Amino acid sequence: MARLAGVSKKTVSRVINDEPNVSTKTLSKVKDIIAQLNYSPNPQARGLAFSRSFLLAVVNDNPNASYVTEAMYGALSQCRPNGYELVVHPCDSRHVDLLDDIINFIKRVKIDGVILLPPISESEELISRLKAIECQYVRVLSVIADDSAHRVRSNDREAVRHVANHLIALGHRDIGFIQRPKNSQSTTERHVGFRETLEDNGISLPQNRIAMGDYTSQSGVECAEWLLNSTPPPTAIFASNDQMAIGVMATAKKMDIRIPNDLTVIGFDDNPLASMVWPALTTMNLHTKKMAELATQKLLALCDGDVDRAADIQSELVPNFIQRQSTATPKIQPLQ
Amino acid sequence: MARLAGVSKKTVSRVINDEPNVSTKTLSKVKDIIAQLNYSPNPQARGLAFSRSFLLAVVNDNPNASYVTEAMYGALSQCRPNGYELVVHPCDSRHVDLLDDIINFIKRVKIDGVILLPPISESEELISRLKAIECQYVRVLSVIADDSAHRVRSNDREAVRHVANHLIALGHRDIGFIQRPKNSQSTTERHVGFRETLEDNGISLPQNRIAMGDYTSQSGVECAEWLLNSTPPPTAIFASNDQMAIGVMATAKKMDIRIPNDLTVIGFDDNPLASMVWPALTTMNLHTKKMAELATQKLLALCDGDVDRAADIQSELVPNFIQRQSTATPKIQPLQ
DNA sequence: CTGAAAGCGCTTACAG
DNA sequence: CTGAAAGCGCTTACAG
Repeated sequence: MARLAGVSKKTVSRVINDEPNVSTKTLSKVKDIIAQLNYSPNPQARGLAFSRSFLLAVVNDNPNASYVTEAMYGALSQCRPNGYELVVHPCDSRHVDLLDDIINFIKRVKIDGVILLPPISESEELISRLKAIECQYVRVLSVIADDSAHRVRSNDREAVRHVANHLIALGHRDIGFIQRPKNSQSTTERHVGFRETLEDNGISLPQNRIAMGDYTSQSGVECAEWLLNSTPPPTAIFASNDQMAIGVMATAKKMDIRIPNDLTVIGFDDNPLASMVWPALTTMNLHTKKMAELATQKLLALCDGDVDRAADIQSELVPNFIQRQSTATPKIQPLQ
Repeated sequence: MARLAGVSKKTVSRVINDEPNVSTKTLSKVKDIIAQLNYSPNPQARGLAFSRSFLLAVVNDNPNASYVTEAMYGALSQCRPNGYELVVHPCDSRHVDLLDDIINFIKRVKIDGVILLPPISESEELISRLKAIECQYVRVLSVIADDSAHRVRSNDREAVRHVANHLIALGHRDIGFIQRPKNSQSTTERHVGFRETLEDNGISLPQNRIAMGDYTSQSGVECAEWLLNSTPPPTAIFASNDQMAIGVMATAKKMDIRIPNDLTVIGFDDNPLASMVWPALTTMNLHTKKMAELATQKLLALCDGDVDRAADIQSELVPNFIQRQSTATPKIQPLQ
């Protein structure tokens, strides 16, 4: 133990926790010894005394592996330098005990704070239960919920306007849209922003141009079959995530519809797949890692009891339009 | 505290840890109170007293998000029911302080044991440093390293024989192979198994049919360009991971080479992408989740000091051949 | 600026 | 079968 080296336990403790009231001389001496012994304090003991665990968790019910991984990396980059570690808690949104499971996990491990990823981050019931057990949280989502200290928002509504404007600028007038059933608010955001922008430009989005997918590529296949079998087919399809867009591309190839010559396809996510498929998929990048970084910074501030600092950290990002090769001017002008 | 309810701290402790010497009556009474209070012991305090953290970690330097996620889910499924939590530690194999970083992490967090994913799991230096700090470990890899208590092996050599046999059965005689430079043993396993099986069937694998990729899809593109620009081009290409195989497919499409009619493509991994691309990619499934589950079971046994139990748990899996749509009989019989 | 005492919530080792 | 004492490695609250 470092205390064999001249000073009391308490003094070492002061040095480790950057507390005041240590003479410069003692400070540097203790720091030397710490470095020399490669000493690191026992986190269990610290946790017990502080009644904090220095553990943060990422809670998510999102099946998209690359989204979750990216978010995790973002969180990790902020945890480590601040003396926190990250525990993962993926869960299944179809499970009936979902919320109980999450709350039990937090209580059992004594997690100091959680980063909530969509879609579970939209659950107001989860939030009130977290408050009840006094667990700090920050939500990553695409709607404005909670105060700015507790959320990082991706402005999907704005993002989707870019998509619509791009399609309009290319000359598309007959556009198909694949959305998810309205059980999540982010879906609504994407739908409303898209429809509004089209309508502002005098383009309608009738019911027979809206297909319901479930964010899997298989559902993209089915939606595309339905949309592309109408006469005439739409000249462009916007899928509200990349996996479905990739399903659309597969269907088009099977039907001998060339992309982008015969059909323009746009996705949403910038999934790593997006640049791998051929032709590479035009999509929106969600800045997932950056979102998670900001969320973690806020959470760290909240764990310090500093709500103001948390609120001051940036709390909104607009996804970026990523132009690749799946979009083009429509070959045949649709009848206007 | 539950002890207000009739018995001493020690008795509660006995109940929680399933220790003997508690009367059935006291036992059920204490269990009742625990359930009633929804009591869960403080993990920091337990950790401190046991001088264990009940924390396991997944350490990996693998850039493949879905591989890591699947492994993580496998590990998680074994941790939770056994009172352990999982901490993640991704790291960068290009970083010079890689090993120092890992060791410091383990010491700082007092991780009880680590699950090592490939390729870092092949590092003997890491293993000896883990032993030096008395950290338990289990390695997930594709070679036979260490004793069976400390490894779960994917028999890639055997797997690759399936691939070769499948190609031969279809009638392919001129086959291209994309491998990674021999800096990892799993690469060697895949190469040797493939070459041997071809040679056993009188088919050679000359230098101009072996391309060097780096497991990214971009490298798959480049390797495919090189292989497909030779005259005549090979009738089949086997890429030693799916990402590169997908790069091959993109190149083929760009060159107007139809898959599988003009070119058969096989990957290795069963990445979630594999079934999404068109045509769906024939590949080998690595049983990643199952591998991680077995590794975690072994690790749990090792943390209990029970090496025999760890050794008895299954320590080898053979990847599964997944036939999809990217393979066919070669159109033109190559000159024999 | 520094330290001795008591406590965080559990356990081990011992006594009954 | 049960419990009182001491300790895990840190901290807080207090005294000097």
